[in-house]
Amino acid sequence: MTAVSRDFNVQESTIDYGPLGNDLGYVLRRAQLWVFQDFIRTMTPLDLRPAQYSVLVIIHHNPGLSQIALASALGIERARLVRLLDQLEERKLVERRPAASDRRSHAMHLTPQGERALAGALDLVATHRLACLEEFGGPNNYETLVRLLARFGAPQ
Amino acid sequence: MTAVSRDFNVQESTIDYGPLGNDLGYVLRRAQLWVFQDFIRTMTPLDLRPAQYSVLVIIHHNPGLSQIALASALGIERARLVRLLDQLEERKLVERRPAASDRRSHAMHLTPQGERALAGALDLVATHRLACLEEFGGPNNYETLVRLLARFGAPQ
DNA sequence: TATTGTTATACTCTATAACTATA
DNA sequence: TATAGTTATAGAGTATAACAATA
Repeated sequence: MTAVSRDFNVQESTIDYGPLGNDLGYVLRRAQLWVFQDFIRTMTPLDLRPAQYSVLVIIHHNPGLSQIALASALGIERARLVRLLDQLEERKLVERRPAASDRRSHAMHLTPQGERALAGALDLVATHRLACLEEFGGPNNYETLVRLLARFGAPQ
Repeated sequence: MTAVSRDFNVQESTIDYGPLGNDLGYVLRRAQLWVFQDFIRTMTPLDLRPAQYSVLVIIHHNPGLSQIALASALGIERARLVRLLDQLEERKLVERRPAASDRRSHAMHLTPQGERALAGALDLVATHRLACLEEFGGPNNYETLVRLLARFGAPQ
């Protein structure tokens, strides 16, 4: 292993990854894909994708939030959120209520069914977390990663 | 800050992120988005996206590779790679040559123009890396992250 | 029969722009 | 005039399936 070119443990092939082995964006992307695939697999019984889960979490913890505030909190476009909420509302997991003070705005809430789905999701997330702990080399490594990445979790 | 709910430094709003603050998949995803956006911004003069850059790197370091081997090395579908290579071949950066031993297969190579583009990309990647070092809290944090994530960079 | 590359389809996600109804 | 939500479009990326040529 050199300073530029990190060796991976590849048994079947002898691919030279060059600078990619030390490229944070590259390894970050592939790690993230692994985590999301495990998340989706684990969440199959509830048919919840990561983005949908994060919407349920934020609404649960911040009931009455507007769509703009929700989109901003999650770092997604408000246009993208509309589709996400349409799907979740069709499934009766979330509810758009008219906002008291501003008739343009919606106050987002989980339905009782949405609360139950979230509770079930949290159980499965615990299972998923165990898989991640294993895959990332134990709780210490997991916590180190979360600590080093936490600043990206919320805007500003 | 509790064990469950990490506080972010949010000035303008008071969003409760609940378990997302400690969710590796969530912070991994948002960190990865930041890095890719900075990569794309930095690479604007060359109009190279992360996936395109990674294809150039692997071909440069493993000339003659088949499409199957290339897709496998990068962890993408071979069907997806076809489109990627079509675009890069249209721009005369890569070349599909007939493979000597197997007439179904292509041997991938960079053109001289592709080699020059990659050299320019490596310069810009150095700039991008400096931005990442800053954003992730210095070289120590950067190296720790790469080390903890490196196992995902290559299959198996 | 199996594999390489290709085409096609469907869905998710990102990024914009423009529209409506309210403010 | 600005903002909240919506609609529409284009492109990237993921996941499949099926096909032709070749092994």
